[in-house]
Amino acid sequence: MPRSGDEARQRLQLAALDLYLEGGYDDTTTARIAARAGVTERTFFRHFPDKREVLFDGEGALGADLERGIVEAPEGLDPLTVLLFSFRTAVPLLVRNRPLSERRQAVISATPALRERALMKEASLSTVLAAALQRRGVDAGRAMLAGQIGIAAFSRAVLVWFEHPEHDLDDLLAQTFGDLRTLTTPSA
Amino acid sequence: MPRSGDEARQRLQLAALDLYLEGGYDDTTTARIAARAGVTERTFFRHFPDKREVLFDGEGALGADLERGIVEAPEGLDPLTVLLFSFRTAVPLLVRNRPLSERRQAVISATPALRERALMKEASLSTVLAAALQRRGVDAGRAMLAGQIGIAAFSRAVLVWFEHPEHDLDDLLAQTFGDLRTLTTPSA
DNA sequence: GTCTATACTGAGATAGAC
DNA sequence: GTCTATCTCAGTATAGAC
Repeated sequence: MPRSGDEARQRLQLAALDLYLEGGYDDTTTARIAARAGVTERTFFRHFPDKREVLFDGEGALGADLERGIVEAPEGLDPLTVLLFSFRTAVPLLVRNRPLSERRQAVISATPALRERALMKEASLSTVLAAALQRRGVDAGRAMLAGQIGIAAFSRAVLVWFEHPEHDLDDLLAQTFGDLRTLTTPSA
Repeated sequence: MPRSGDEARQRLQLAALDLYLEGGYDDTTTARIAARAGVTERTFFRHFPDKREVLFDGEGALGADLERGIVEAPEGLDPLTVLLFSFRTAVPLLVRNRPLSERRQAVISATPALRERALMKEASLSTVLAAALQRRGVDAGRAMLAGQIGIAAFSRAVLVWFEHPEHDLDDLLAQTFGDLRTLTTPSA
């Protein structure tokens, strides 16, 4: 077994996802995950702080992509349009990760504890977006609101995308962000 | 020590809140909470499924209030205005519970595990709101988005309210819901 | 009310990479 | 030699089963 750390880490992630899908999250012990990955239980906890976090790891990359998208968005756009622009730049990454993400989503949907963690990740993402918006001159309070709203529209688009593979993620994003506008205009 | 169940339950809640505030959530054992409430550890887990849930209990009442507010809102309003109307009807309840809620919020803010649970509660609330909006004719997708957006604006108003006791919650709600509208208009 | 499984932590030892 | 990943061992607390 290689000592390089990163390989063990990846084996742990794949083993965990497989086992969670096969036997359910609750009935999968950390000992079994470690065993399948060829390491001890203690090693599992050196790489991941808890049994949930092993599934939430690629999120940092998404955050960085989105942040860059916000910086590079054209001037003069309203905050939500900036966010839409940013989400669009991340579409290729999402398409590339789709197979894995879909399996992950299946486990998360079936497991309350994982749904909680997913919400936490969304919250973290929204603060990243808010900070980037602030740097564009949006005041703190509105930036935070915009971040949360943007994430809500984004998550909804991705959810529909997973359920309806025939749809285009770009179109779905346009649609949910359009919904945001109609919701905030009287007599929708 | 009374055996009437409800009293023990309340003592457990107060004991937990006190201990979480004094020594931090992580370092407070369920055994200590039970001891301070004058019951056994087993009784703690009979009343609450886990160490976190003991802090989240009055939320059902809020949900019911908000749902009623949505039903009773005037016809012809756009979804977000319906939600604003509903949140306003809950203000008296919130004012009444403020002292306790503020202490709770302090613990939650300081404890990641509790913030996760709080997000889950918000998510549940937003689905309650969405369901009520659907009954008013809003389609499912938009209703869910509206619920999430509304909760975001509501939570933000309450947060500012806790930080600035001199402000009026009604005014703060009007302001955050106003922000929702300006966010979707250019150059905010 | 008792007992137990399991998630998680800490300290110290070992082994491979550099 | 240092450094870091891993292992071994011993333990605690939560939560669930009986």
